[in-house]
Amino acid sequence: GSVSDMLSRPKPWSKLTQKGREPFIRMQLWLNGELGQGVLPVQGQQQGPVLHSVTSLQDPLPQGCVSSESTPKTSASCSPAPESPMSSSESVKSLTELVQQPCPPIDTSKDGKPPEPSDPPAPDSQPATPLPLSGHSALSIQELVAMSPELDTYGITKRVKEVLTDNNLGQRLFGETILGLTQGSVSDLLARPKPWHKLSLKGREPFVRMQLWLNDPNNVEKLMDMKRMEKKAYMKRRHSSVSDSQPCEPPSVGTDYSQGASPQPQHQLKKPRVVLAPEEKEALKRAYQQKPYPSPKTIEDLATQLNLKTSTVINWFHNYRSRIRRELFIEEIQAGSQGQAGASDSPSARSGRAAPSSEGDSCDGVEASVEATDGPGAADAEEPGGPAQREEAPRPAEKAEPPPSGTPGPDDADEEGRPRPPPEGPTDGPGPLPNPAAPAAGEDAATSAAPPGEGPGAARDGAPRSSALPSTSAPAAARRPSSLQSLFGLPEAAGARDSRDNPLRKKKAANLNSIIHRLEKAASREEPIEWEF
DNA sequence: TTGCAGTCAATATC
DNA sequence: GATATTGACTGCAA
Repeated sequence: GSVSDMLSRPKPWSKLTQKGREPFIRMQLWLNGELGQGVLPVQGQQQGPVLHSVTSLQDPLPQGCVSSESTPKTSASCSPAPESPMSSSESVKSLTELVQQPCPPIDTSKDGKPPEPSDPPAPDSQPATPLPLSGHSALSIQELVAMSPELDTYGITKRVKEVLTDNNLGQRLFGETILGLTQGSVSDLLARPKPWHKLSLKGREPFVRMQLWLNDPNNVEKLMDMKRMEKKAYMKRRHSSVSDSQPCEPPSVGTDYSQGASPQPQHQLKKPRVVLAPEEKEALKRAYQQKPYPSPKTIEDLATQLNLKTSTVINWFHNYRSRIRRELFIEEIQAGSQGQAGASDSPSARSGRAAPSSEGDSCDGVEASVEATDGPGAADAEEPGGPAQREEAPRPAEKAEPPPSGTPGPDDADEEGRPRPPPEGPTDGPGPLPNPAAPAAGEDAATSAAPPGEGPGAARDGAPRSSALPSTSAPAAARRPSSLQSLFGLPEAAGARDSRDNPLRKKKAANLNSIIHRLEKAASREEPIEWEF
């Protein structure tokens, strides 16, 4: 529809917004033959010309700013560099070059001395940096992303983490300078990267940036420069503010009040962050166990029972679902890499495990359900024997185990044989449908009842067990394993192959359980059977 | 309308 | 001070 509209009633350039211009640029590129025929997966010819032309439009990566060619060569330390070359192929090189090219010209490339002519930059720190904000850089990077071969997100983040830690570079700096993201996002990204095939175009962007950055031989130096500049700026500011007496606003973060005027008022508007109490979280988790996709009514009930805003409950479910999903991804990846080489797990393995554990565990429902209860103490007491340990023990044990498929749960058998829905796919689609209508069974009753006192544990046990492992990544992984490696020379393959692993499966199962449950319910109930996944 | 992806930014933790 | 967690928000797609 949009295309039709655009083709028949194009707006004049001057009337277009940045975003609105994008399609026209794309069209132009396409007309020039620079976008290749498909746009996407580009096999053979893609890179070279395309990229160039694209980049020529504007600089792809923010980072460019820190012109550093002149910088000596501390490279020695520059650990990252070494690898890149080996892996890189022509195309990669071109990418890398692209990344760097823009830099010099852009700013102060002049005498090797990064601008930083003053701290003023501080206030608008961003400017120099790259934030993709500007439509420009965004566009070009998008092109790069579109052209990019499949990347090993896990491997990339792993290397980035190594480089950052090895060189004592912070996530914040890296994020703001290289990725145009905040620290929290970077942390999240590095700890729980999603597999390439699961990423949207936008989601791939930071990985492309990271890859390009890794391929940049001067990456570390550049960042170091930035770091120094920042420090200087900070010192200056601090200095001046001090000397100027106190008046200066509290070191309000890097905001850039160009003029004095605004700062104050904002504070007022800020609404306090909601922090859910452990009990509330537990209740929500339990509710999730029983119904990952609660009906509006259920949500309302939960909200009232927990004395939360419905929007909070809704958000919580959204966040929880997507975060659990992500955990599963990394689980898979880890499982996969583990299968082949023990080492790989190092960084993300840790982080992945650690953080998620809390939520992740809950995802089986196991831990969550138990622990929470009302009296933490009581609950805990019980745990030891049961669930609690299940969580811990199972892993190792199961790991050794062969295919969990054998898991006791009769469910498994069933699921295996069936179409088996993708983790969420089915969920989203059909999942919700049946519920609203028929959920009667246990749903609402259960859910609503659940939170507070609840605990029939109905879901928790039954659910988790099964092990249907939705295709999610499996297929994808299999799909096209290497295109990227060849290009970017990333050692590890993306995706997970040996996802046979249990803990993983369990989680998925947990997640899927309710879905399956509903499906079965619906099926037995003669719901038209058009649920295919 | 609903769900999701991707982020931000406030907090918690380390 | 750096990193991790997480509630909320935005934009998009079905």
